[in-house]
Amino acid sequence: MSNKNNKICTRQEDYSQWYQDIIEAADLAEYGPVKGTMVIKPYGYAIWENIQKILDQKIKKTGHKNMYFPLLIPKSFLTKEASHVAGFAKECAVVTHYRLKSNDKGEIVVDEKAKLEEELIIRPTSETIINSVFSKWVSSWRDLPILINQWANVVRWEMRTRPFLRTSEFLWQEGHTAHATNKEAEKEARKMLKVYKDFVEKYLAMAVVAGEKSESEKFAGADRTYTIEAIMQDGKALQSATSHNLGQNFAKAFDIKYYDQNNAFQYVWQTSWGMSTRIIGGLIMTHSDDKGLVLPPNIAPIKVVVIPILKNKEDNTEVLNFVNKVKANLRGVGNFEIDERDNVTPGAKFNEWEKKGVPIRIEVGLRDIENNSVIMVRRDNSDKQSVGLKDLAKTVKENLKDIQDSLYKKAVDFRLKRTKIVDTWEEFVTEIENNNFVLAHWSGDKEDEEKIKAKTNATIRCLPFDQKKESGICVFSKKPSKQRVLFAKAY
RNA sequence: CGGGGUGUAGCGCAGUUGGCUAGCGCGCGUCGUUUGGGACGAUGAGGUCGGAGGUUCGAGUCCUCUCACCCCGACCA
Repeated sequence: MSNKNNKICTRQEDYSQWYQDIIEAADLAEYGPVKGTMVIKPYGYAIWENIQKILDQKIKKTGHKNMYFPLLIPKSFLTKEASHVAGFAKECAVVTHYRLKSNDKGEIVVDEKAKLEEELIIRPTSETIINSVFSKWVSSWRDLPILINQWANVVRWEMRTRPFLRTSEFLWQEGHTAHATNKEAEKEARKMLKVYKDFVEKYLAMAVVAGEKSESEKFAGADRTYTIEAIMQDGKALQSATSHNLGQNFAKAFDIKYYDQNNAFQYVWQTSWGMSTRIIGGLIMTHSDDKGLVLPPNIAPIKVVVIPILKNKEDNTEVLNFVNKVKANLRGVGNFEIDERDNVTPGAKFNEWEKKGVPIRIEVGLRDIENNSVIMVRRDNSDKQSVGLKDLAKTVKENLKDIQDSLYKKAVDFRLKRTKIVDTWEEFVTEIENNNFVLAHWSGDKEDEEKIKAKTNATIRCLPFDQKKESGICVFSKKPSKQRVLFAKAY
């Protein structure tokens, strides 16, 4: 995360650099000592805490309970479900020893005598360890459904990482459920995707397409994977959250069985679903501009920043007294901060808080005291207006709401503008090259999907739920197709 | 693992055909003047030039080896 002269690179110049500059300028995170890891700094973590708080409420409201499972997974657990281990084998951190010792040179080395009989895997996800526990809990239909969630970290040893979007270790919530019927599991998987979609739209003001993953893009070990795909400002797709109908794959691997009402042995039907710190990367790339981060008010750790314009000592007292009145009139707008530092000029403060994406700035100076008003400036459109103290809380609240709404509208408009419906291969190639979302017919053939990816770098993001069924011919192979699917380059 | 690049102060960088006591900007400390869009002046602190070896009277600069990091691919719910 290098940053030249404390300036933010523009999106036009270098999108990737811009993204990294935003993270540094807003002081969200920095790289950790181990390559691919990330230190999430207080302001970045405050955003995550807000995401946690709101999403956690929604998860609990849908009947799930939080609990915690261990970090370490016996290797044998991971290998019980064949497609699951195949999907994760290449990116697992493995614990092989449990002790260090000093050698004759005085160096600290691994004690080879302390080799573990069975290697332990640092969880890349928790299906296996959770289901091994579920198998002990389930014996009757009365034990179902089991609806649990955990907030945890996971490790996936990716070759190439990017802050928030793909890090070797990341934070997330993962929900895991077990049900008596497939129908119930299917309903659960779709319900939780809807929870994610609502959350992302209402709080993060992101525009997403919900749908089902193709066979080759689905989760390792799932029967069906549902996803919400967001479009970033460079036109690439970001998988923002997923929900899986696991069928009975893990139930059979971990022997999770129950007696039903007819006294027959049945395997349970399961789901899992997750949203991670990756969503913060999506949040950044959806709204931010060339001045820095832009945060939707519903998720911003600081909704309003008050900047007193200080001149000299006598006047300062007067201004700061007035600030106290302003403070009283801000009650109810949400978390706000007063930047009283006297060693930084107002201009520098304006810039600093813009980089951090605070939705509303309030300037308070000598000349406002006479009018009993303040200057209010919006981060999203730079609109500036004078607001009387009496109306302050009301006006601020209205504007926060308006910022939230217009950020969402802007995101939706952008998604619509960058979504192209195409019918020929030539158009397809052009629109993908221009980094658009493309709705095109696809035969359903895995080989065609692979060839399209090889030729254009585009993947099937999803088979959108709201895409009406219509027959057509595959944009690549010209084989018959039942519906258009969403193609895009992806993060 | 392939292709490219960079290592000099906390950050961003300059450093000529090898030459004198290693520089600049930002930031930081102190003092003063400032403050409605990134303030200014004075002054001060801060470096084994990524590491090891070699060539040389002399190496940040040349040679060899090595390490680290970054970018683009490959990989990737």
